[in-house]
Amino acid sequence: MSTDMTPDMTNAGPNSAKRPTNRPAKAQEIISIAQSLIQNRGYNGFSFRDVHEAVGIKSASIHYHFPTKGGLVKEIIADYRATFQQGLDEIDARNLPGLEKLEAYAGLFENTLRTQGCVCLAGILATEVGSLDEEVRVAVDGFFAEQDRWLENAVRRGQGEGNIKPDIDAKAFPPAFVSGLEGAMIIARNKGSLDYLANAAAHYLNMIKI
Amino acid sequence: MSTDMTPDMTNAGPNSAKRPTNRPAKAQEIISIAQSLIQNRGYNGFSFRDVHEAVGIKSASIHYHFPTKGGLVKEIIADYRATFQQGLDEIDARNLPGLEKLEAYAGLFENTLRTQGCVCLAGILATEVGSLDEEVRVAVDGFFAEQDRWLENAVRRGQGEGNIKPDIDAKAFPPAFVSGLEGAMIIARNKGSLDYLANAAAHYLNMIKI
DNA sequence: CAAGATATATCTAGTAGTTGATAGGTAACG
DNA sequence: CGTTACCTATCAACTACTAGATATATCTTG
Repeated sequence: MSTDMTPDMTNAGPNSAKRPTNRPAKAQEIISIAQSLIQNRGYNGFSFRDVHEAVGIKSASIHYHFPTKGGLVKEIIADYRATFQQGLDEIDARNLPGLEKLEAYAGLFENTLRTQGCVCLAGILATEVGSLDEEVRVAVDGFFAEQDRWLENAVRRGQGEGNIKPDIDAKAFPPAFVSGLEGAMIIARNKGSLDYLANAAAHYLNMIKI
Repeated sequence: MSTDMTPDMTNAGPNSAKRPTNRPAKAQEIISIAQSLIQNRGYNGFSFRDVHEAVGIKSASIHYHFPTKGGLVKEIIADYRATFQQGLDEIDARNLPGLEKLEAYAGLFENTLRTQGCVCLAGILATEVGSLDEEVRVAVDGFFAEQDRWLENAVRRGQGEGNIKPDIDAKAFPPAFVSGLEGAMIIARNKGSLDYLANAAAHYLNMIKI
């Protein structure tokens, strides 16, 4: 029953296939690598040297593309929000029933952990709020607000369709759901068990479905 | 409705009143300060210099008590587990109904965020698993196993008493509950809103109570 | 009880390595 | 010629950690 989890550092965050921004290729590569490093080791756990080793240009040249580390993180989180939003749009495009939207949403998290072996960028950055610019804190906060908004719509839709319990508070469920996925992701990676996250996600959905 | 959250760095983790170990006073002080620093800035976000500034002895002297940073963290997490267990024992001593035990449990998390303005040590360390010794990873894992065991008993008790729904899976709920509290704690601190955690906790409990 | 040995806890001073960041040079390209 | 994108070389600050001196207790023993 227990699934093995092999970290895969070759590529960055979720849905890294197409990025929403049009940046010089090298700059985009730096963003991807740095994002992956943050999601694996945290903001304070990675250095320009690590990026240099992965990207292949000298650490001084990284400063050409991104003058400061703090500035790099700002662009990474902005990118991440846009990319994640693409993921939500893709789910919307499938025009699923509300409950299945939530399942697909949880699948986004499970997929990141399975394929990249790493944790949500916003979750990681939120733990390091003390080391980061206020601007990053606000961006992370904005990410979670976006999630709540999307999830609230999905819940209401499911309630209208009759596949989600009508007494569920459509405003209160999303933060609890996201919190659970974030926490479960972090604990699952520590355990090395993908199942831990999948089970938690299934549990939340079980409690609201009719 | 929104509660203000002022971080309080003066003292360490939850229930710092009495520690389970008998260590030299200065060593205990270092542990407390370092624990607080980790919970606020992460393992990679604090240095022996930070501890020196807070404790008042030179950073070289800290190495007298704790030769390595990694060793210090091992003692901190061991301490934390013991202290947290004390918190659980105290709840048990009150001989509460199952559901109220779970409420008191969530109160442990809310209290830490309110009085210390910081996040669960195990949650933070779990996000930094890539920078830490396997020994710490195992200890963090052990912490979560302890939580699950205690919570499972509480759920079963509540089900026997008739205040928790009988169809709740007593094995599956605890990890989902802890994940939710951990994630909500991290997001709540980032938002600066104690309510965010309190609402998430209330939501989980609402879904299982009769 | 006094003298000396030992242990404890701190200090100053310094190690080598890492960190983010800068200055200035250079090759390629339009 | 100017821009782009890299390089080498370097910086000061910071990192965990060590060596060795020192003061002050606490034990041991003549």
